[in-house]
Amino acid sequence: MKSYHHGNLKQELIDCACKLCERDGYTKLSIRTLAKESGVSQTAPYRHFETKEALYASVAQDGFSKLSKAIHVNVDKKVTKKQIVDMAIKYIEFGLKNANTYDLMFGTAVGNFAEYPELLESANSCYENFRSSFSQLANDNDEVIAFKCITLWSMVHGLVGILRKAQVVADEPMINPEAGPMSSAILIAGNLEDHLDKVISGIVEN
Amino acid sequence: MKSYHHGNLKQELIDCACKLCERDGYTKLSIRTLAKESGVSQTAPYRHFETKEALYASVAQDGFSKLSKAIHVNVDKKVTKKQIVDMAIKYIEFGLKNANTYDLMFGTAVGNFAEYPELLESANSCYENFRSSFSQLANDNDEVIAFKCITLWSMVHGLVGILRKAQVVADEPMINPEAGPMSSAILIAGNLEDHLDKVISGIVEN
DNA sequence: TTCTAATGTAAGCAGTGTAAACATTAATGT
DNA sequence: ACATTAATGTTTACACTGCTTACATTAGAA
Repeated sequence: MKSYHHGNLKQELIDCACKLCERDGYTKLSIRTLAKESGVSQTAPYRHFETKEALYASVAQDGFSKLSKAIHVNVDKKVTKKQIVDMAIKYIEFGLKNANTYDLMFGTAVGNFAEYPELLESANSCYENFRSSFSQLANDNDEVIAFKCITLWSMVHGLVGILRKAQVVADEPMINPEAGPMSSAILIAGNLEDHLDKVISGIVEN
Repeated sequence: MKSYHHGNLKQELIDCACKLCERDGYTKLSIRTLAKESGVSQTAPYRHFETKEALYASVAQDGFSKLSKAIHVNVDKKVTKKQIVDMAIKYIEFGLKNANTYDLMFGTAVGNFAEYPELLESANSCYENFRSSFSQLANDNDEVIAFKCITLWSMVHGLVGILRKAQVVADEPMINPEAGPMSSAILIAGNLEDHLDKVISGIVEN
């Protein structure tokens, strides 16, 4: 005997949406199937999410929260360059393993983060990982730290994008020109740590 | 008096799709409106594009072709580092000015380039710009060249992504923490040439 | 000129986001 | 304890989508 009120619908919808988005990609997700999955009428979700974009925002928010955990570095003591490299690797791994969620976080499905304060908060606290790590690495002023953060972020973000294309494009982990331009990215994938160490050195040494 | 056969429907659909995709984003594009725009029945486009993805592929292909032109460098003579920096700037400008098309080129809307040989060809010839430029810059073997290509590509690709988020997130070209993490990217945007010169030096000097 | 393949149309299916009007119930104030 | 209100759920419906099937027209090859 189920009651008229679900009791915990919002969270259940989010959890389910996260799962389905990651499994099938967010384009395959419909509010109706989501409602069905939770055993509720097809318009019930609209009591909790004004639009589909708002639902996406919740999934993205969850993604940023998980990414934050994945790349977190203990900043009580001084931070080493190796730890930054590690952080970069963890970031890239997250982007590759949670590719569909990553799309939602950095794509255009959620147009303006400012419309979703909790999402903005979540993205901000993710950035804080970069900021605090770099600030424990060297004695830089805020502007230099911000510069380093963005440089590293854009670097790992770009690598995620290119490596994903490479995985799709190349059939095997070899350099196969016929498989498309990105296949060369495998070169980097095979030497990820070395590669990152090199470019991060460039960033760190100002 | 219009004839039963359009005569040049395929190209007209592609041109129109390119325009609409760039103006409104590819998610807003429907085959029906596209057909209407060309004064043709709503199922006519299916004679030229098996699926919507195939249409997207054509738009993406066109995008790669335009990007190729935008970043092209004369490789008859020796290529300088400044030319590579220039290429990177042109790339980033293209990504920012043609953001919606760029999504189609590097997003997941077109899953597997190998299914669209002309698209793959177009992406390949875009990569060739990087390859030939780097090969005229220094006397590297193919593997080193490929490595440099991918490193640069992932870097500019990442910057496009981050800068776009920054543009959305920040209201003004200042560092405004309340505007979200990406707003710091403005730091780079204001010093794009210097920034690229620095990181590209790191790549070039192996 | 005839035949065929290419290209167009008409009608319709199953699915979508979302709005509006209504039903049920939890929470709240007296 | 009870009445009122706000939150949450349902029903119905609209306009739109990608795509399939069956059929119509016509350009070009035999």
